[in-house]
Parts: sequence; structure tokens; C-alpha cells
Amino acid sequence: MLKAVVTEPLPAGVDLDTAAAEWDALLHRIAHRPKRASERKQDRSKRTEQRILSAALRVFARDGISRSRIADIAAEAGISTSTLYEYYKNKEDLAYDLPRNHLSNFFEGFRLAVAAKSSARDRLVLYLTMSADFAREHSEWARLFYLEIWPSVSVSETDLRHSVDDFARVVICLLRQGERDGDWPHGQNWYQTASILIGSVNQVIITWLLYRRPRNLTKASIDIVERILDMIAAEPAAG
Amino acid sequence: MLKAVVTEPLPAGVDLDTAAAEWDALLHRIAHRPKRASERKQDRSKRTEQRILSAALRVFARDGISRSRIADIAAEAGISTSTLYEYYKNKEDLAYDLPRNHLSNFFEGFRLAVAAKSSARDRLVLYLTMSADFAREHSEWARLFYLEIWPSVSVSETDLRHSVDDFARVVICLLRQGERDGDWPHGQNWYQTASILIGSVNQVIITWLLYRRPRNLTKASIDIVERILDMIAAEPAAG
DNA sequence: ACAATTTTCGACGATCTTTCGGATATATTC
DNA sequence: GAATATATCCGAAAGATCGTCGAAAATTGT
Repeated sequence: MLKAVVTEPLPAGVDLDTAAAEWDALLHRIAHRPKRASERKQDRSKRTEQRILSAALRVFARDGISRSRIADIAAEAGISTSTLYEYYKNKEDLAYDLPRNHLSNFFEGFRLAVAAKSSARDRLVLYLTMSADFAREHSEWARLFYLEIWPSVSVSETDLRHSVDDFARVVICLLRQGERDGDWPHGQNWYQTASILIGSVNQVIITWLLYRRPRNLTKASIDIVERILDMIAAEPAAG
Repeated sequence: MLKAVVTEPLPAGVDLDTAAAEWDALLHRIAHRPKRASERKQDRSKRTEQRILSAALRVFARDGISRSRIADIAAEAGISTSTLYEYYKNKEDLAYDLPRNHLSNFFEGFRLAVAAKSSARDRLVLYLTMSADFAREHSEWARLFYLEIWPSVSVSETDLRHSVDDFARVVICLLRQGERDGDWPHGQNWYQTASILIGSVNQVIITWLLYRRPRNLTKASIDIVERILDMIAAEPAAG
């Protein structure tokens, strides 16, 4: 795991080693949120579980969560309805397990890719761009996550909430890094800046999911993130 | 209705009268989207309809749409289940009628309030701030709209979609106004700018709805909108 | 006050969800 | 490799919610 090598004199009152360690810890944590409690013992079951998840994703994306029927998902997975209940308490439980899996994969992918980037700005661009790209590559999952689950009231009562909170936490952490490194001026409200970044990218992703516009989601997300970061870098220092 | 009085020489190729007329027309249209088709004949029915809407809002906000039962809503409204079906085809139909009503009211409120503002910047700040304030004042409705309905797949298949599209249209129109008036530099991608503004404000609203943070939603939305507009005004002109 | 129209409601059938007990498959032990 | 224990699967039936229908009640117009 990369650790920033400090060659310049430390700014007063900031421990870069501690900061780097925090970053590593955050990266590790987000990619390793505990999975669901019940571990299946037999290989057969693990295959069945995968078949259920993949079937559920297809059906949910096609019909929307509320209009999907458990029986359809079970049929699509090639098992009986009652077997499905051996794996998931109910439809909601199933629906909320899907994003957790994928989010873990996304975070793990980012953890590996970000090793090549050293500046906070590059990392931030990578992070937000990757999230848009992940949505484009897994558009069935993204429909489910961005259009049905993320904003839902119930997220706040679920384990999934932690993963969603992690998403914002990464942005905040990188904004602080950039401030320390002088990528943008001191004294801004980083929660507000994070809202702008995350809100803007999500807005682009959601519009793309609903209307397939703009055509090139990857380019659009790079453009919007870089534009915002340019604007932030040009702001007068506050405080 | 206010019409901009032109005292300065017109910039080449721009008809300010036409632009002002378009703005008036847009304002009128958004506040007067046609209501639902079926008109009730008796006064009693109109009261019942209101009781249903108000009961549905409470129940949906409390339980979430998918967990709400038609029977509960009917009981809350003091009518029988089957009577409710006389008014709404099904739960979805009911859920999607609520936002339409409120959005109309919001647009009408904006139409009246914006008459006092003449610059595009002031109008934009007013618009986005009012939308956050409307969410704060009608938080049950806002939970339903922002957390369950707006991002939902099904919006794209409903009448409601027009009202949602109107919301963005107003922002785009005001951004063009501001460009003509020199409030910010020429040549930017206004769809992108609109995504930033709308996405950021929505993000703040959603966070407030879920976690009641930041405490003062009104102030937070003013701050974030003004910060973004300042940044946009400071951008170099693109070409 | 009477007829026509509109609105309400209880009862019922249809659809979907969830549970339960036993049958079948896999793993473990000797 | 047979016996035992455990894990997985399924059919059937119970439970819950949705949505319909015809008759009763309320309202309106004359």
C-alpha cells in the first residue's frame, strides 16, 4: 500500500503521516464492510445465492422493485419461491443486499486504481468519474441504486446506510487533503463543497439513467468534475 | 405582469422583447399544468378528495409508499377502501397525484414572488432558495417527492414528468437570461451549469430530509447557490 | 316529493407474500 | 462406505393486501 513520502518541510500543526494513515484506513474500511450475517455452508448454496442476486437484479431493473414479484425472481433463478425465503427474509431484504455487494466492488476497484494517483485533485476526479463509469457499466444495478434505493427513506434505517455514508466520507477526506496540499484555497466549507460535487455528479448520472442524455456519460462526468474543481481552485481564500 | 423595459441598445441578434415574452409564457405554463381529468360534481366529493390527499400524504410520509396500505389511507381519511378506488385507480396513481398539486402551488408562488426581481441572478437565487424553503415548509410532501418519486423510474412514464422537466427548464431559461445580461461569461454549457445548480441544491435538501442536517436549510441553500453563482461569474469566458 | 345522478360501502374473488413440515441432497464421523 | 447429522429445497396451505361489483345511501334538479 502506498504511503506518501514526505520530502518537504511539514506545515505547522499537520501530521502528514497521520493523514496518510487515515486515508489508507478509510480506503480499507469502505471496501470491506461486513457482508450479511448468515454464511452459507455448501457450495451449492453459494451458487444459488448468486443466481438469486443476478435474477433479482434483472427483474428489479425491468419492473421496478415494487412491481416485481418474488415468484418471478425465483422462477428466473430456477428455484422455488419458498427456497428464496431461505435466503432472504423478504423482498426488501433482497433489494437492499444488491447495492451492498456492488458498492463493495466499486470501492475495491477504486482502492486499486487510486494507488496510481498522488494528488488530491487527481484522486477526486478519479473517484467521481469512476462512480459515473461504474453506473454506466452496471446500468441495471445503477437504475436500482440511484433511482430506487439511494434516496429512499428506508436507507437511513439499514446497514446500507453506512456504505452510502462512506461514499461522501471519501470526498470530504480528499477535499481536506487538497487543502493541506494547496490544491485549493483554505477555509472553505468542505461539506458544502462535497454537496456540490456529489450532487452534480449524481444529477448527471440520474439524468443519463432516465433519458440516456448526455450521450457520453463518462465524458460528461469528467467535464463537470473538472469544471467544478477549476472553479473551486480559483475561489478567493475565505476565513 | 412585468415586462422588461428596454432602455439600452439591443445586443446584436437578440430580441429582448421576445425573450421576456418567452419567460412570461414559461412562468404561466408551469403554474397551470392541467390537473387530473375527472372532475367531481358534488361538493362532498371535493372534500373527500382533499381528505384522501391529506391522509395519503401523512401515511406515505410515515410508512413510505411501498409499505403503505390502501386500507390505512382510507381509514385515515374516514372512508371505506372501495370509496378510495372511486377516486384513484391504484396506489401509484394516488402517490403521483400528490406532487403535481404541490408543484403547481410552488410554481404559482414563485411566479408571484419573482415579479419583484429583475436580474437573472436574483431570480435564480430566489427560485432555488424557494424550492429548498418549500421542502422545509412541506417536509412530509418533500420526503415523498425527493426521496421516493422524483428519482423514480416511473416518473418518466407519467404526466408528472412534465412538471419535473419544467423545474429544470426554468433554470436553463434564467441561465440564458443571465448570459444575455452579462451576469456571467458567454459560451458555457448551460445544461451542465443547470445540473450543478439543481444537483447541489437537491443534494442539500435530501441530506436535510434524511438527517436534518444542516440545521438551517434555508441558509444552507442560499449559501450554496450564491457560492456557485459567484464561481460561475468568475469563470473565464469559453469559446 | 320524486326521479335521476352521483357517491359510498360491505362483501367477495384474485393476486401476491410468507410460513411450515417433510423430502432430498450434502457433509461428517466412524 | 454406511450411518448420522446437517443443510438445502420444495409443495401446499395460510395470511395479507389489492381491486371489483352490485346494492344502498346521499345529493341534485325539477
